[in-house]
Amino acid sequence: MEYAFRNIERKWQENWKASNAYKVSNESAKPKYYVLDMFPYPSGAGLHVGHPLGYIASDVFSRYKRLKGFNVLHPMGYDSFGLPAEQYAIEHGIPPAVSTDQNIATFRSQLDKIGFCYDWEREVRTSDQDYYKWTQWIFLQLFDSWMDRKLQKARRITELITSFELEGNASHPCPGEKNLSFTTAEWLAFSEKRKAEILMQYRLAFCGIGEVNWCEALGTVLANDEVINGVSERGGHPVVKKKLRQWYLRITEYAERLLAGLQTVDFSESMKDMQSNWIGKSFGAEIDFELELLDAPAEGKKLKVYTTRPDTIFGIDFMVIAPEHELVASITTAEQSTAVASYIDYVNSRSERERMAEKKITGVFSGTYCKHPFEDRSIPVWISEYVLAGYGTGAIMAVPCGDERDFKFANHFNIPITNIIGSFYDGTEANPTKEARLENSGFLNGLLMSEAIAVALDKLEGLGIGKRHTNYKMRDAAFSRQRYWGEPFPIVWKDEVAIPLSSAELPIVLPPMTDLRPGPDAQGPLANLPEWAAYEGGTREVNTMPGYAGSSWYFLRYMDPNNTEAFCSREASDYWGQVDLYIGGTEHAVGHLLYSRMWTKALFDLGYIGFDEPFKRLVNQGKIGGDSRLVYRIRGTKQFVSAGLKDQHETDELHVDVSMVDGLDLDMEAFRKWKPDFAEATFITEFGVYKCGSRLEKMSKRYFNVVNPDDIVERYGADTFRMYEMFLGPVEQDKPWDTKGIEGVHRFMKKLWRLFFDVEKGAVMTDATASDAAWKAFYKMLKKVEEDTARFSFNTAVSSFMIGVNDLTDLHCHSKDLLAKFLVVLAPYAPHIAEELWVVMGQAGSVLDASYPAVEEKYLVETSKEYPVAINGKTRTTLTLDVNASQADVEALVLVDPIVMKWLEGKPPKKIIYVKNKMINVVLG
RNA sequence: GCCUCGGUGGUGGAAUUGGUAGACACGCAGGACUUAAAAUCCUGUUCGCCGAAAAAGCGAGUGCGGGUUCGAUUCCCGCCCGAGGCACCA
Repeated sequence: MEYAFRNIERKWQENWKASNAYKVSNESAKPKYYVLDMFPYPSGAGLHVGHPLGYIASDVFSRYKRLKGFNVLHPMGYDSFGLPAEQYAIEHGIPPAVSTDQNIATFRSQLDKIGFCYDWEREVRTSDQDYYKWTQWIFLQLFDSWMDRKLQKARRITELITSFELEGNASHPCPGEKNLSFTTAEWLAFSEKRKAEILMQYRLAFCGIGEVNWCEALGTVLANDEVINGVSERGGHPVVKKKLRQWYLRITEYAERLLAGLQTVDFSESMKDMQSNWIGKSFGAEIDFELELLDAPAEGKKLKVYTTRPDTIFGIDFMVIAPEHELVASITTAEQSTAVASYIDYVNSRSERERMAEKKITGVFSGTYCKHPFEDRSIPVWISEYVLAGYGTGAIMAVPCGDERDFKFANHFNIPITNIIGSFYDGTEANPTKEARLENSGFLNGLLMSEAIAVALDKLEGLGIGKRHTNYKMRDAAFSRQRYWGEPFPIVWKDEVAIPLSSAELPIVLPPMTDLRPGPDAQGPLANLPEWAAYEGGTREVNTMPGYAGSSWYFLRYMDPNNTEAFCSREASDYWGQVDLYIGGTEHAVGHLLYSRMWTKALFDLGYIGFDEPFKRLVNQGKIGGDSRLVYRIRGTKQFVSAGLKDQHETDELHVDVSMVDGLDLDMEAFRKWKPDFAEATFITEFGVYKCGSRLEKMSKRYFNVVNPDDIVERYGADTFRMYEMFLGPVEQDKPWDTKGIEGVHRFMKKLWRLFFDVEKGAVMTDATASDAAWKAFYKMLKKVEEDTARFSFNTAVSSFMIGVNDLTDLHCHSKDLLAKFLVVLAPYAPHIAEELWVVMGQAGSVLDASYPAVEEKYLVETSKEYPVAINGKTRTTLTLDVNASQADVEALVLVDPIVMKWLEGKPPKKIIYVKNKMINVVLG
């Protein structure tokens, strides 16, 4: 009887579906375990063999946990809103809803063939009304909240209003407009519209004015990467910066908690690192400098800078403010006005991309000076694009001897440089050290810079001209898109005030549209539906939410997917709690992961869930690369030369479809039929074989190196495919796909099958109990497989299975008692064959619900062990010793060993090192 | 430039706490079975030296150069290379 994997796998997939084998209940006496995959965007390309890597790992782990007695939640769904579907619609006229459904159907059929244990009754799609209703609802909660910085907790807007009515905003400085300050009386006197404006500056989801790339010719907003050299990537039309009303999430208010929370989760170092770099916390001071302006009001006389190095304050040679700084106009003197105006024009003409690409040293003197707080000297104030408006105060104090950028700027504009670090500064480059002793630095003279920071801060604070300040690089997250295929906002504008719709009106359904051209005035396509946008004397918000809105909370919906009363009941989220294991790629390091962490914290603050970090443990699966095949066409001909001979000709390299190549050997007939261009191709072969070149690169359609899991499953079966993906190498590592290697795993499956069935003899299983040797081999394997599975070392677990089967084959073990246990251990990796053999063997129930065998240590006890014997650390021989051998026993035996004696040459050894269970080392004199 | 991770046979990789480097596979070579093929099985396979061959032996060896240690793929110092992330963040 052969291993008929196709029949077996089809049979069990249907069977499990019919019996609801993977249905998960929220009520269970078992401990819970939540295993989550990052859900896919259902692209038109379908899955290639790289995608399921993480899914297989999480599936193996889920099944393992289930066998270990856990109630395991392991769901799957689709992140189905997004740009590609919209672009596809524009190009092909197929509505996003239609193409998305088709794509999902393809994904589902591919996933089903691999035999995952998802509970499909919990599937979510972010573009479903029943789902995005709750995305909109959560948006309303964020809109209705503000961050109480003292409590570090989001609170309701009504509580903020109460506080304003009692004491103005004295206790709660405005996160938006920093200088905003008002009393109770002033608050009460504000118009309703002004009140709304002020509250908007506090909301966690808020609307504000932001700069976007606007292309008039295309009538649309472009992302930064769609703009090249100031013109649109498509069509080369001019692009200008335009200030537009945009929605944002005030994620900066969570910066500190997002940073602190990283200490409590099990993410990789690099992942934590990427997130904390993105948050970019720094400590320093904001310092006020008095501007030497003749006729300015007292308020306008201050220039506020941010610095992390207040110790260098005596080294200031000039000040720099960003071109967008609000003081630019008021500090520009008459003499400099022309120069400044042309500089500002120049800056505005440069796109973000150009600014990043070519870092030219540019700037202009404003004509104004400010006073040094401790010395009698005037400091020129310059304007330059190297200072960013959005970070700190948009103004810096420049210390050229200690800062490279300041140094280059000073050199470029011939500004004299003050040296405050003596020999640490050599005049040719800046030295950012903190280890120098300060010179030319007034009250800081003689202090080590690292110590002077605190001294300077104390002095500045004492004088009331500076304040300790913490800064973050992270910006508030843009939350609106001028697009169609996303969640509509539950917001109506009336008299320029954003009015939230009530929860009862949700969902705000995305109206069907076929023409997805952008609306007027940089609005999304929805603006073209005035009858939809009109709402009781107001106008609906016509922009939509970005792709990350729906993915920020999907893990909660899986817990309670059909709830019509809430996004997820508190009972459900209390039961399932945090995601115990989250598997996905690193590409979402600073996007999705930060957003979902923020949403979780907000929902926690508002009392909707009981935990404030969504993912307890994160594992990042590596990418599987494609192994491309190349052919070489002799330039200007239709003749192709084999890789080994290509150096004899001038050739052009072409990618060929990997499916036409066996190893490196090209199927020349298939190649001729592949494309009309190649129909008349001729070949210069090596002994009749055309050898292709190969290269590892990204798996992509354009390299023709995409391998579809469907083809692999059809040829070798899902179990082989699953085990092979796991066998390839550590899950977290990037690695190339090599279809040839799968043969080894498939051989293993067949060898395993032969423990149960012989091709001629049929069933070979016996009721006789297994030998001690077989049990020993089995328990050794079990121990290793279990340890390896638990630590996500799936590749070594697979090799342990191979060793186990090799051993049992050598021992001719066909005992049912042992093999039944074996199948349970195998089931997480290869569920179909395990279930088939389990049932054929006459075991009760399903192997999916069996209980994981425990290691019986008695079979693993050794009485003797073969020790390596090293001479001076180099292994020369082995010696079999009783496990309880003492140092004296060992020495006695070692000294009479012929090989050791040869090395000793009659002299006594200096030392004999014996480490029990490890090794013996003889140190020569 | 900064941060993180990595570098082991022809290939993917193993060695979990400093203790027999190369498990398990792929590939390759040779062999068995077969009319033949497929399938299956067996043997060998880090490199070099010595040898007709086998056995045995010797030397080198985990990117490079040092160090600690009886002993280093593993720990420390200094480099080189690769991947990813960030990047005028004051």
